[in-house]
Amino acid sequence: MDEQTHEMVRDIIASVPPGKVATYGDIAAIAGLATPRLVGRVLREDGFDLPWHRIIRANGIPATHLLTEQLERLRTEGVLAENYRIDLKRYRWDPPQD
DNA sequence: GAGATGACTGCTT
DNA sequence: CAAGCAGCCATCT
Repeated sequence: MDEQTHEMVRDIIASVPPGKVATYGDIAAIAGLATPRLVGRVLREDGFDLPWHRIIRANGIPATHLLTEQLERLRTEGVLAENYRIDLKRYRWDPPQD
């Protein structure tokens, strides 16, 4: 297993600033993962220590089972959602193009 | 080793 | 705008 990749994913997620959100695809792309599903897997395993509430789907809606939870947490960070949908054009994290 | 599942995405109807 | 379908990788049964 690429422990390093796994670690990078966590690092990237931890790098997302408050008031901003990132999509699974973004995290996967930055981490060099071939599919966003792996991001979800990492979050399920080690997401407890990470701002997982800042990771949302490409359509601006959080993961189904955490939908309300994430929206509530995001709201406290200044990320307001409309009709369970977050305005990506407005809140999407601007990743470091290192 | 084959089949199903999941914190997903993009394209086509 | 909503629903369906295929591609994707790792893990579980």
